[in-house]
Amino acid sequence: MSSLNLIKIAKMAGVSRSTVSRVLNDHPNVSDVVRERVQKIIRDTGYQPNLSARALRSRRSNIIGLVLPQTMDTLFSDPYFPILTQGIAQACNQYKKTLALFIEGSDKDVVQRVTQKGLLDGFVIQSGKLQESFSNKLLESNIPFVVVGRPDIPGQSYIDVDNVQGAIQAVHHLQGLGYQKIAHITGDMDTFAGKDRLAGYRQAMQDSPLGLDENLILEGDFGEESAYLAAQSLTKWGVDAIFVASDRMARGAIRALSEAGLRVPEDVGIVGYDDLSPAIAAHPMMTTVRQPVREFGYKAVELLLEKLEDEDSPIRQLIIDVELIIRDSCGVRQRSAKAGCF
Amino acid sequence: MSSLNLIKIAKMAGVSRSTVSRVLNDHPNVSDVVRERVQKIIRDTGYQPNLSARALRSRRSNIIGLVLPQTMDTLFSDPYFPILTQGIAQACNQYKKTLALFIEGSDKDVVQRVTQKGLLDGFVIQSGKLQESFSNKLLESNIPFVVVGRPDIPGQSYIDVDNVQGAIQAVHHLQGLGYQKIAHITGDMDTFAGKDRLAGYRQAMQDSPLGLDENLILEGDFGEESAYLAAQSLTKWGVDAIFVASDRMARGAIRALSEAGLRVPEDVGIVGYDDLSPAIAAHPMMTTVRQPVREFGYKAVELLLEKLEDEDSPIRQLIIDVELIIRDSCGVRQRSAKAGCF
DNA sequence: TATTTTTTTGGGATCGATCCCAAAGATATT
DNA sequence: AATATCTTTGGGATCGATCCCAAAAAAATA
Repeated sequence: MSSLNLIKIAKMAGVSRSTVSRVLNDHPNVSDVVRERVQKIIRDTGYQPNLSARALRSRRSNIIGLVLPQTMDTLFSDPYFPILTQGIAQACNQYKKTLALFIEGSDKDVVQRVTQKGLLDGFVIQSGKLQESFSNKLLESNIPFVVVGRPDIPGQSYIDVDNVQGAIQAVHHLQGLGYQKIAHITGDMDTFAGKDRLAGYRQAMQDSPLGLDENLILEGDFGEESAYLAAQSLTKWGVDAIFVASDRMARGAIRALSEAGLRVPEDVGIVGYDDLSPAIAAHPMMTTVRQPVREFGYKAVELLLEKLEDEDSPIRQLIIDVELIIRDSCGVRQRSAKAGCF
Repeated sequence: MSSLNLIKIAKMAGVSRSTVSRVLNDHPNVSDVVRERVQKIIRDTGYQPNLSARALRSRRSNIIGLVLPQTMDTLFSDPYFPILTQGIAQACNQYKKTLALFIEGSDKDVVQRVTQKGLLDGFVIQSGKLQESFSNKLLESNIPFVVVGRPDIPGQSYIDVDNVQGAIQAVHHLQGLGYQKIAHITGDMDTFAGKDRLAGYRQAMQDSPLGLDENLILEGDFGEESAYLAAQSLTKWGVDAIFVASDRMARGAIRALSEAGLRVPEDVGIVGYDDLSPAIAAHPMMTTVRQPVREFGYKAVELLLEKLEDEDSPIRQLIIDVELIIRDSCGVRQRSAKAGCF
């Protein structure tokens, strides 16, 4: 079972290694006759170049990493990560890269393994909780990377949604429908996403005649249970709408409300955040701020590849627009508000 | 920025390449003095061996693949896959392997990329829909692999749960509680998991005085919506219990029932399958057949590594026990049945 | 002390590709 | 026809480690 290699293919085709290599890599300087002959032999024998050898010599492994922070304990129960992963995988397929996944290790471990020499060409990293040291070590390694979400140290290429704007849109929508007492259940306050959505809520409330009431802000952690508990205590305050920092949390909130005998959206309007299928499927259909997470992942890879092509390509910061998707979990008041009944 | 390599470390330590290599690989034949001296230099310089070079020479990339079949359209909306992935990632960390993920490509693409020479040492593949040609091509490649779930061609190492037994346990439980008209919403009938759970249901019903009524079997596809629709039509038959082939589907079924004014478990008892957190979290807490999915993933990697260690290790088939987890979505009839009220 | 055995060390060959330069061949220009 | 230019081809050197064998050093035995 002697393994097939360049030299053998070259001999079979009666050409040199170099020529076979050129055919493999689509170099233009090969005559058509020779190219065809070599390609036929490659097809017939089923030869595939050895990727380790190629990686060693060319200093390109064609493997890119996806680093998901361990500190996210909602890691895979939240549909966000699987869908992000899908987008990234899709792009990797498209661009013929292999995707390596790094999760489930201590930070130190992960840093060490991601920065191993000769393994990755670059990586995409999901910004998680705020922890500067982590990124610093990654920076030192000199491996190109792109951050999904806002990075904790400046000067990095990243891709993000405008969480502040998204939250403002959500709250404005509720305000426009005539809701009077609009609460907010926050995400994890150790993340930019959580902080920014809260900031958007604050701004939208302050700028409206309703004004901002800090008592209507309850802290969650992106987990369903945290929102369930928060919503329970909100029932006592007599709120008539809640902007919840994620769809998954919104489900928890709706559960708490319905257990308290409150209907959505008749008694309480809900707007969520994410627009990822599993969380919005159930009834009532969720009004939510759409993050195109799959596209995110895809674009993040494209950003990374751009960086790999050209070492000194400028640092890019891509902010993706969000979109409010109006469904059933709010909106019943629309007519009422217009009719001026409240 | 001349990169650090073995030779430079060797020179700094005043020894040969070989000795440094031996230190790196924990070969016993290095004197303690020299070993310490070399290790210190490695630590001080932060040197890391180049993995491509190592892989080329040693024919071990220390990368293992995880192949998830594209045909599963419920791919990442079902918590099964993320959690399986977590288990596998955990094992990879433990054993210092890099995990490469293969999803989202056409079968042909995936086969080609997984079997590239010099990339993977082996892989774990989730058995998906039944499609023989797929596996045959993988077999030809001579790369060791382990199947999660039942493989579609015999003679492979695999790890699986006993879906038939699990289904029997679930149905027996419902029978024992006194339910009279027990229906089944199946999973995807193109998968072994779906087929075997149905087989278990059939067997359990046949072996009981209740007998088997094929009209009470409705086909689903592991998607929440399919179960929602199936449950809707079951309400017409007046069933008092449903064994649903997955928790996620069970949620859909419960939704349909409650919309039809039926309470769970008071009017209809439900048993699900999987016991994965997101699906069972909501109320009522789901009675379900527990598959230790994370452990699966972990064990699959261990099985694979065993195979890599020893080329002619025997083919192993690991069947994991399932466990019925009794919660709130069934059980109310227990007293009634004993009291003979029905 | 001389000899055998064991431990430790060094360096050539190798894994399988790509890079790079020079030579050969083909084509264009004067 | 001679020269200049462009295209195509071949082969040596190289990427950075490990493998393997032989030499040197140390330890054990006679």
